[in-house]
Amino acid sequence: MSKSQINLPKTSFSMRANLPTKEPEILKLWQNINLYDELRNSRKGEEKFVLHDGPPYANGNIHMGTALNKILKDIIVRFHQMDGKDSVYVPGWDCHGLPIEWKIEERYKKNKKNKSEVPIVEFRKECRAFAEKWIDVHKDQFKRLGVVGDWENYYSTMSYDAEAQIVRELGKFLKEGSLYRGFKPVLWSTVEKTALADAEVEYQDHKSDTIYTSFPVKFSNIKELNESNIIIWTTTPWTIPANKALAYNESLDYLVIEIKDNGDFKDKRIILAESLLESVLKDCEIKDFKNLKKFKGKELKGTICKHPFFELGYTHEIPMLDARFVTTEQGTGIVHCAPSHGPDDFNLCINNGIKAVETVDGDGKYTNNVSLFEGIHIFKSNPIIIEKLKEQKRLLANGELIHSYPHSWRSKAPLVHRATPQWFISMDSHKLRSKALKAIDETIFYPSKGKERLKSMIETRPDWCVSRQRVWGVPLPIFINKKNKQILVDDTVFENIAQIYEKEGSDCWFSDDPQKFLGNRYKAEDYEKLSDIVEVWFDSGSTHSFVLEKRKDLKWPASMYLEGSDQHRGWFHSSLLESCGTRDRAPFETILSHGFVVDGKGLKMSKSLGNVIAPEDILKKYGADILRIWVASSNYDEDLRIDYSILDQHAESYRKIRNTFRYLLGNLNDSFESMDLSKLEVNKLPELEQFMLHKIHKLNLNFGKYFKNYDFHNLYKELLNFCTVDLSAFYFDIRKDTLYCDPIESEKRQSTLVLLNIILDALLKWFAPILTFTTEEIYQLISENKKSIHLEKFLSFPKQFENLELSLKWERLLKIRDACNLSIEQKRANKEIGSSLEAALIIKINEENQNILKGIDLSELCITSSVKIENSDSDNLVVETSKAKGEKCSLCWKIRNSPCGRPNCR
RNA sequence: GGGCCGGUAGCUCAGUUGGUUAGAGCACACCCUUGAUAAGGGUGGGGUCGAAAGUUCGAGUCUUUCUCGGCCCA
Repeated sequence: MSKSQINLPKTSFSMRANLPTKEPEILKLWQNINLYDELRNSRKGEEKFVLHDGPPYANGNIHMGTALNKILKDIIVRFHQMDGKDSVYVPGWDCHGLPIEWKIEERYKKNKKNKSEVPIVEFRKECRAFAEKWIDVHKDQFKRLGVVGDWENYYSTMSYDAEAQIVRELGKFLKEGSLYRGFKPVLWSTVEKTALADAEVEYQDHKSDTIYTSFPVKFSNIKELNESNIIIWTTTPWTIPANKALAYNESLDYLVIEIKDNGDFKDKRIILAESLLESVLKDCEIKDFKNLKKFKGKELKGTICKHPFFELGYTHEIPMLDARFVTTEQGTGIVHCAPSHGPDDFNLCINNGIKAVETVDGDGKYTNNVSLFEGIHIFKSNPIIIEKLKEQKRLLANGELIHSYPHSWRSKAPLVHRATPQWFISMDSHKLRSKALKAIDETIFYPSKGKERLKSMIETRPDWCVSRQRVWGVPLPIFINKKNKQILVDDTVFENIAQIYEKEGSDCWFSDDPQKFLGNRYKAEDYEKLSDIVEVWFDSGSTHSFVLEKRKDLKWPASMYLEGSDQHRGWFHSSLLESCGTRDRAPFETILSHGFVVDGKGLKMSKSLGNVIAPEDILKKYGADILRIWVASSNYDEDLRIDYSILDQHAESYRKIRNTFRYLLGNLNDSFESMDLSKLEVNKLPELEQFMLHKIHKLNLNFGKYFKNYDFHNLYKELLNFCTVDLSAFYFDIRKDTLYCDPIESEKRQSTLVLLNIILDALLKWFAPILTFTTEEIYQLISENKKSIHLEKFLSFPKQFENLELSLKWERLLKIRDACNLSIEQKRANKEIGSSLEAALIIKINEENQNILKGIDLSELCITSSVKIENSDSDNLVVETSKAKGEKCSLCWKIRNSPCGRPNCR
């Protein structure tokens, strides 16, 4: 007798993974074999699955949210690839826009360089270089996560062909007529004569003139309001001529009071919010008054007022509108609205069909839209307005207030909100809204709640403002006829511009002779060339046109768009509108949205909380496969929690999976034989093996179901449970005896090896989309001449693996096994026995139930030295455990009365 | 401030149209094993289902309010 007769597992697959160093080696392998090209070649002509990448902004290192997004995309792309489809992934980047402009400006500030002295083209070149640099950084970071894609031929919104196509797309809206010129307030510096972004604004104390003025009520549903006066308070008297509406809050209480003091307002009724009565009385020095009525704000609905300058020709009606932004912090509880001079005002008015107009020009002077005051500078007009209000007996009080006010970060000059010419895509003129809503209905959403979210946004959103007064972006391809102010709409001009951009990019718009773009049919001197750029959401909303439609390896529409749930207002939204406007349908068939990454307690990550984890930290400590497990096992319908204790647990699960593979490889001695599953003679296998095949078949069905619904956390859980419950604690444990102690050629051992081969094959493929690195490591070990696990397909299991009857029987056997374990455990706790092989069982069971034990070796199932079955009258099963008598066979460790008779043990 | 979404063991997740004692895996504790060994097996403890009120014979599941958190908007 010698130990050499025992077949112990042997493998070069290490127990410790050491992923942080091993993964980069596998990345090199993939690069060496050109995995991406191989993937494409392997599925030539197959049905395409195109997950169209939502372009991240090329700025700064990736964070957990980006990592989650890319890994989730990669998992899905790989699932479809292994499902047999041609699953193409082309990564992209969003490059234009403010954040990069700021970065370059910051650099200028540091170097004491003045932006206005730098030619636009030079500035744009620096922006471009900046974006290019970050694309390279991102690329490496994404690859490190194990993301497979066409990294060599990525797309970007600043590529020449993208810029050209964006022009063509805008041309479609212009031609249709849904792109129109309107006005919208932006923060404006009258000193620099330019618009400013929020980040360019500094808040400083500023002294403003304040006024309380009155708007006579023209009509109201409340009897007492007729012939009364609405009172408002404002710190910008110069906006009074631009007033178009008054805002109240329907949940506030209001009062009608009659002033008794001598003066302009003697015996006049005024309306104000109840809770602001005292401060108004004080500010306006009202001593004597009569309280006439109290009413709810909502009763103001439908009230129409007259402008304070009604008698001076301001005859337009002033409607009262409900607005939540009206508070009782200060003022009168009713707010004057000039849509040309405030974002709140603008939004409220536009939602009620009141458009902003250009009331103030770039220098800060009233335009001819403002009668009486045209040509006056707004910063000099307050005293004039106040004087006029007094004249009209509309001024209750005026004063001064020092408050925090926006100023330009460059000139330090106070800023104003000024309606400037902007370009809008109408939601309704050409039925864009209804087209988009229909497209939403035709889209499948994962999770389904995304549908309502996007729908409610589209239902209520105002027209899409696509112009920005910036420089780093695609120039709006618009010429305006100097004489008749008409927009030039001509396909040949748009196409000419697009072709120029294709060759040299869009920088030339700012530097070259406008005649170059107009071609021969128009004269440059007849036209004004716009210098606005296209807002970046239009850029990324057009990716479907210059990526999906243009590339031969892709298809339009995309099979899926997948982003964080914030993109319902972002990329999902803009892509939907752009595509519905130009192609009458969504550019995607399905949308998958995921939640946000939060810390272990569910709080968002922030520097101040100190709970930020960077992907880099995780890669260094655990490796990408652990991070990928975290993605796969988390429910992306909601926010995804992460911290080191959560990662530790996933790392623990990973070890279990890794050891499952190690057991398989060890017993197969690192050699794998692929077999034709359909030719397997299932009936000739032992029942235990048949039972396992049934389980594998069933698991595979569930696998398919979960995959179809992109329900990865349940899929992963089921795979993990299979490894721990069905394999490690059951099948592997039982079959160790056969594998170690039975003769190599014995039928039982051979059957076990057949199963181990099938299990290894199945597990490798099931896990490959998630554990991209580890499955590759194993694949390289067992299939030397083949290239990559990722070129394989999922196994399909023949129907004959299914055996419901057998499975029901074995589920009952498992219950008996549980009872045996319980009985053994009692003896173990009493210190009567240690290992289960030291146990001899007596099972008392009634005759009827004995049937299922026929042909079953329970000692094998329970890993004991013996099991004796005895008749019982009771329906209840009773298990008695005693210490096995005899000697322990030194090879198979079973305890026998006589020398062990097994072939290898003799 | 408004809209939407969410809160089930320490953790990741199940929980059908309301219906026995709310489940699984991991983690934890104890025991066993030392031929998967920085592994493996067995047994076990652990939950006021975010809180309160309501509807109901019966609520993790339905309603309302509150609270905490997230996204979007202002």
